[in-house]
Amino acid sequence: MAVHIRFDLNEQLFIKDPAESDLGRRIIEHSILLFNKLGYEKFTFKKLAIEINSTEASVYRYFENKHHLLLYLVSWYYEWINYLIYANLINVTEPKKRMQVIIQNIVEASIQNPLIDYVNESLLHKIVVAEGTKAYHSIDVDEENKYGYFRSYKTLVKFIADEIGKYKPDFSYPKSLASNMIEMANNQGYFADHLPALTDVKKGEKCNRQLVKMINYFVFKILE
Amino acid sequence: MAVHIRFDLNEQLFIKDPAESDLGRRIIEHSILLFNKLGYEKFTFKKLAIEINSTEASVYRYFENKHHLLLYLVSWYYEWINYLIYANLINVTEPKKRMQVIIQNIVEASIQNPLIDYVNESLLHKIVVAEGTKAYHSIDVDEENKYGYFRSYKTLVKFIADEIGKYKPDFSYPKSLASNMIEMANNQGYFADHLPALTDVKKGEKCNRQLVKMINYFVFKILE
DNA sequence: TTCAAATAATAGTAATACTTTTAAAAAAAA
DNA sequence: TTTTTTTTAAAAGTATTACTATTATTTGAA
Repeated sequence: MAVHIRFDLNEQLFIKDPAESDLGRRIIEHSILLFNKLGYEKFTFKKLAIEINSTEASVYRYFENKHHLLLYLVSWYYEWINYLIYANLINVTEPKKRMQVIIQNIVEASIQNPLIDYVNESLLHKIVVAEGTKAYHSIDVDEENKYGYFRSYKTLVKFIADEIGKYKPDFSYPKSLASNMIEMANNQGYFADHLPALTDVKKGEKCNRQLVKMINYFVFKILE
Repeated sequence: MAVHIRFDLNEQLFIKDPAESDLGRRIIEHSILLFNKLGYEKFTFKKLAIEINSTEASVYRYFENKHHLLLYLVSWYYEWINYLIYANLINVTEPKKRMQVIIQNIVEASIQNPLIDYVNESLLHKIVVAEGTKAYHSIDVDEENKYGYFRSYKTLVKFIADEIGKYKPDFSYPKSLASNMIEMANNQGYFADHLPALTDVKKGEKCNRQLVKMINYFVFKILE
């Protein structure tokens, strides 16, 4: 059975919906590959166009610029996490267990079943870890926030904050803990890979398991 | 009495030491102003050169490119925090009180006495909060780490981790808690200003006080 | 089949991120 | 003080980036 999902991303993130055409889907697919290969700074629409045997001008018909493309990918990622968490929480009622499922999904999203053929979720996760903060660390953050460009991330934070509220109703910092859980998962994973002096998590296959364990430890200490 | 301090930054961060010439100091002073005004992406050496009545080529004699300039500024900032913490911990012996001083300094660094006339520490703090993660979120992070470009940040994390070790010797995650304290202070402050849905800290004059209180709460809950 | 939309191909512009050369000015050494 | 070296300013130049515009061709829906 194939499950068909279409995330409702903010329509101002793109000029023409990339999910709706073959070229659009190739843009998404190969931008994920190329962002991973080159990093955000060295990625250009020209190079992407060459990869997909198309032209710069055609790519520009889908996205205003590479910043918008990054915003699209990051939003897609958080929509996907929202979906995964939602799906994995069905039938889980105990608040503590629900928090554990959330942490698991934030960290290990990449090893879940891929959902959409043209999106390599594992590589997308790497992009979010390595480049994700660039989406909102921009001089135009306030204006972009007005346009709702960060809605998917905010939705996830709100959801987690509400779960924290269920677990401990009198807790004073649900939103901060929620956003810090996500940021910490991303950061500490990145540090394990690239700046090991900044983390106790060791690089390798069990990296994610350590991360899950650590974030669980932190979160339940704070909430106890 | 004037106190003269000269931070020993990694010499590979610059081509020619900006602290040692008038033009160099003007480059630092105005790059802090211009990064604040334009943000990292729109900042260029050309625009900086115009501000300081010099030329692009002259700026290039000090820094390889704007990424290195950002690395220099971020390193300078963390050297400064290291210094402030060191100075404010003299005569503080109780481990808990020492942790509190550290948290205070991470968050409120900007309101301490300015140290060097050509560095606006308050604006520099804003740059670190808004653009600091771009220093190490780069495709060249591994190579740059080998060159020791992140030494100042790592020194600070190591210092805090050691203090955590003094406070609670059997704690499993001293480095992760230390780096998360810094990242959290920066992030949550940025969110309060720009993405309030992601934090419980309210914007305004008491923002830093709330931040200090919250981070104290988190840290001592985790370490209790 | 026709008509509209999407794409490819091509070209072009302004700005960016540099490098190079030369000359003038300033600092250091003799 | 003069000479030498270093630093800076001025000017010009290049490759790449980040776009925009135009036109021809292809594709897909009515």
